[in-house]
Amino acid sequence: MTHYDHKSIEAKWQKHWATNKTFKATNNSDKPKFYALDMFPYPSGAGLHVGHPLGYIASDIVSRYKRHKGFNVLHPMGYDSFGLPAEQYAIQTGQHPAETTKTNIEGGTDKSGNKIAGYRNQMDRIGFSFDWDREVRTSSPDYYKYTQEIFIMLFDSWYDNDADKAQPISLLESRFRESGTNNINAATEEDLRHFTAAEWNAFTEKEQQEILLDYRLTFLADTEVNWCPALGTVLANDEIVNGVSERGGHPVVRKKMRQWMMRISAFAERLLTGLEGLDWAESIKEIQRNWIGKSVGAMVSFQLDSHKVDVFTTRPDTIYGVTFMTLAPEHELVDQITTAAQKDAVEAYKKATAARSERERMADVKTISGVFTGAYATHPLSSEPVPVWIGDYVLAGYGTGAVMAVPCGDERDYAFANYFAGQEGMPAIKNIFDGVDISEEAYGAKDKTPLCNSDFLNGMSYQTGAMAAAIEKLEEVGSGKGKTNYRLRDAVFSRQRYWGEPFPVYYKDGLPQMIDRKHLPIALPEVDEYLPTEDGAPPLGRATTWSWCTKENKVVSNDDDRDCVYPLELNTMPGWAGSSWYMFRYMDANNEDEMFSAAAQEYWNNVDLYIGGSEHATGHLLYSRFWVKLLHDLGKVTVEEPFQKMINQGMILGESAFVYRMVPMFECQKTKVSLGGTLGVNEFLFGNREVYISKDLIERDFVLDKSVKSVKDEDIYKHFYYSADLHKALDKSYFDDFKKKSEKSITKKSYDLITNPEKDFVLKYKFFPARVENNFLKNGNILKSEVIGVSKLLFADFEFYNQLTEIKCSFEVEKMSKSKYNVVSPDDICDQYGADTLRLYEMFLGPLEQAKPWNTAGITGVYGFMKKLWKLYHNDAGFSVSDEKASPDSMKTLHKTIKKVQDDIDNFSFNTSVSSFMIAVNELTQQKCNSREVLEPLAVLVSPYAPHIAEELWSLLGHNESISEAPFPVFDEKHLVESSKTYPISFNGKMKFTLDLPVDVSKDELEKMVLANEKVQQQLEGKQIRKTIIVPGKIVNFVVG
RNA sequence: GCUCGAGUGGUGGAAUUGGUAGACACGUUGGACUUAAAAUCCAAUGGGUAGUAAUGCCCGUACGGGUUCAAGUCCCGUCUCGAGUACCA
Repeated sequence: MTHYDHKSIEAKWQKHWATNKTFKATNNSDKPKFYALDMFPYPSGAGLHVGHPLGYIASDIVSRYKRHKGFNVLHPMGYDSFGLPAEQYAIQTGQHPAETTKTNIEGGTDKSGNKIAGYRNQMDRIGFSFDWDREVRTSSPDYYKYTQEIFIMLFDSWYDNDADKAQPISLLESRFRESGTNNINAATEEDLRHFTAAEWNAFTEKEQQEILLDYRLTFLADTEVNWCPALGTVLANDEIVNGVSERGGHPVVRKKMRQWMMRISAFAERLLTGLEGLDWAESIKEIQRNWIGKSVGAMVSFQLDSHKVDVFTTRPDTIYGVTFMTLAPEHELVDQITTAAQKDAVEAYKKATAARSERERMADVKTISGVFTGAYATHPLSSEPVPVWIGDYVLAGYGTGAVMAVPCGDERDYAFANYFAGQEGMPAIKNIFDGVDISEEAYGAKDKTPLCNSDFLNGMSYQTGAMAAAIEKLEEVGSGKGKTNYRLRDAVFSRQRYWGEPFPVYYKDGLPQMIDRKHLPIALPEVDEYLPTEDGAPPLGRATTWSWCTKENKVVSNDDDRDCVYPLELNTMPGWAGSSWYMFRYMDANNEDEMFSAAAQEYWNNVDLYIGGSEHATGHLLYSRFWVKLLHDLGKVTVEEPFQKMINQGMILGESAFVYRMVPMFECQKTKVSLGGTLGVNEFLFGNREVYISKDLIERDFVLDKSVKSVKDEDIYKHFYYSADLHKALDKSYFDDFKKKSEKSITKKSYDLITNPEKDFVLKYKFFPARVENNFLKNGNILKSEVIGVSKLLFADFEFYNQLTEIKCSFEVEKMSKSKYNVVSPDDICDQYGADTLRLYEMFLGPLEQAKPWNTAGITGVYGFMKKLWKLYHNDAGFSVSDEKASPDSMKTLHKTIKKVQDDIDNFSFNTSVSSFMIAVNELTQQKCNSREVLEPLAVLVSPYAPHIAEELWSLLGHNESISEAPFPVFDEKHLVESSKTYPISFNGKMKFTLDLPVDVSKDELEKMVLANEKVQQQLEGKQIRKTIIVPGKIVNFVVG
């Protein structure tokens, strides 16, 4: 084989790696360990496109590099295979999601006969060094039985704020037995009942269980949830984008439901502080910090008759500025405190608010609305009456759902007070800032300003301790205490879906009971349809065998009416359950006795390099940190953070091709009224065919309306263009002709209208963009007329503008997706250029973290490099490498490349090492180098990036072992040492020419040599040297004048 | 609105602690080989300008200032684009 044949080489080595299990990682080794992990893919039916493997290639390069560097590398892959798309497909086709998921992973044919390549096959073709023996799938019972076990662990735990860790619930029970709720500082809801040891011991079993439920880290609660009627399920906040569901874009409403919750809020502080030590992009940490949303302040109680209204404030020091209070319309006290006179107004407002969707409320921030309840609370310090309002700018879900309004220092309160100024219940704004004018706006910069009208706080400011003094006073009078609030809410954990982990829970007397761990997994039951039941129960409500027998300890038929049979939970777990702990399962993936052994976890510790998209910032990355902290507290793992170093790869964008459909219209120049389809203009001009035109021809032949300043590409169709020539031809005879030809479709009224010279109608065009499937393009951007007949996106009855047979498409960069017809499959690239070229090219596109458009045009350069690399080891007759010593130049090329590649991988700068490979191969070709001394280490150098060709060359070089563990070449400085250096010689900082000067001379000598130079003298002629800067090895600069 | 990030040739992008801006690749142009095409190889390629030429000169890293012998890099201000977030009391 003399030419580079990527197909046979790649097939050969992929098979070799698979049969020899080349990349199998061992759990005991003398080598240092390295764990590189990619974010769990969801195996969709659309398959991989070239954007997906980007991160996998990067982690694979690092993994292979670390093996060369002598590490024991764990580089696993698996599937987050529970999820909504498979379920929706199941609803549509009736196919079991397990089947479609299997097909999507392993390949096959879908229900409509489309061939599915399968994620696994697609990945195998790219030559990843995954240890496939450790593959996990979240939807496999062997895996999810441990997800169920972790749920039980959460149920069996409570959060002890004093120890600042999760503790077994048995510990809480024994403390209750001994001393009741005394000295218990647990993460729970506010205001739980207190009891003594004697009371506890007197409670019935059921009562005790009910109380414990309030403390558990996963608990049942009636919560207002985001209910999506179209999907028949509840969505988490991060599954809603702009008020509609992330998947499908369905509307979302609020509804109260009994749900399993996760007490992630107990971990808020640790999740926040834990971020500090992580080597993550600052932006991701910032997103998590915002999401956790810590604010320090105080709880303040206002007495209102027999009621107590609690508010949270970050500025208790402004307490004397309280002018009124506002409650969320949903606040539970509203009905009780509203006076008879205000009842109607309050009811009407509550109704109006409830009718507005969450989305409307969020979008409409500017409108101020609210109603006075008629009630007055008592100021805890001044005892003055404080009017109580309701308003939807106060969110029911944050803090206590009530605020003390301090208009002099808060913009929203100020706006509210001003809007209702003069009405009943809205007193004049109290100003507590000394010497500050608040007649125009609230005083935002209040931190340093001394307070006035504030009793004991007068003269103090926020910065000089007013806050602490206020809290102290409030505590003294029993009306408040210091408190830290978090925006982070407890996470809803129940989903009304089929394709997820079942809960290991049955219900006895309405109380949830955990099934013993030894009976897991509780396998997903079969159902006849994947939809909610008639009466609104989740899909599992359709299962006929879905009850738990406590005697036999197994799932039995619902018809079984023995006393020991209880109904099982009908909800399933959300998508993030399985992905929150999978990184540990990989450490010991085939363990049948436990989720992973302590020894395996201790050996692999945590993930050294995690690569994936930044879209998981508030979902997966936060929840898995939460679960790991729990596993840590319960002694299950030795680490508290799962992902030490993370890199977020940028999205690869697709280029969508467009042509434009011409739509002719008449427009009156005076009134700008346009008349289109009803006149039959299209029929007359184009014989009722669609006419397509390209953007360049629009720009060439049509003139944009003068009234339009500039047009963005995507807006091109919103404006009229007109053809200058056609405009000229629009005299009366044209319209007579028009009328004759299209008698039927033109009314007399329209005809009179457009032929009336005073009205001055002209012909104009709109251009509507039409997508073109990428595979119909020739030479990248040419659309030929013959392919339109088979296109799904363009009208079959068509012609091109001016009867052209082909036109040039224009492009827009968009997200790569099946629905946009701009997907490029890695399989096609592997066919045409090979996996090594694909790997190199994906890296060559630019920095890993940056989003970039995929443009196949540049790939030929990388393919050319592969061929040149191959040719270095071959002559016309075949493989040819000499054992002669390499030239110093070649050694220099080799060693500078070693250094560069090493530095680049350490900095995750993969694009620059591809360049340096190209430079090396270009130089070695130039030098006609074919010495083993250089070519052997070069193969190892290239191997992480282009492993197939490297293996092939390695074996041609006479090695029987795989290249994968060959030691990485050692960089030796001595090959780079030179006797001279090319100095840039500049004058006043501007480089004029370069000089080759010796390296090993002193600064003074250097200066003498430079000054002796003829060119330097020429430059200096007639000028004076003011200063000479010589930086040895860098630059020579003369300041002249 | 707030927070963060980014603006470099026709294109993707290089440029270590401030030290030769545009590496590498695509594209384009010209040439060699070929009946032709593909492939391959060679040369040129930021803009302007003077010269027959060798070779000069000027301008250039979004825009306006500043620090420095020297700024894509540091500082101040402005603009544009992208991402995240959104009544959080």
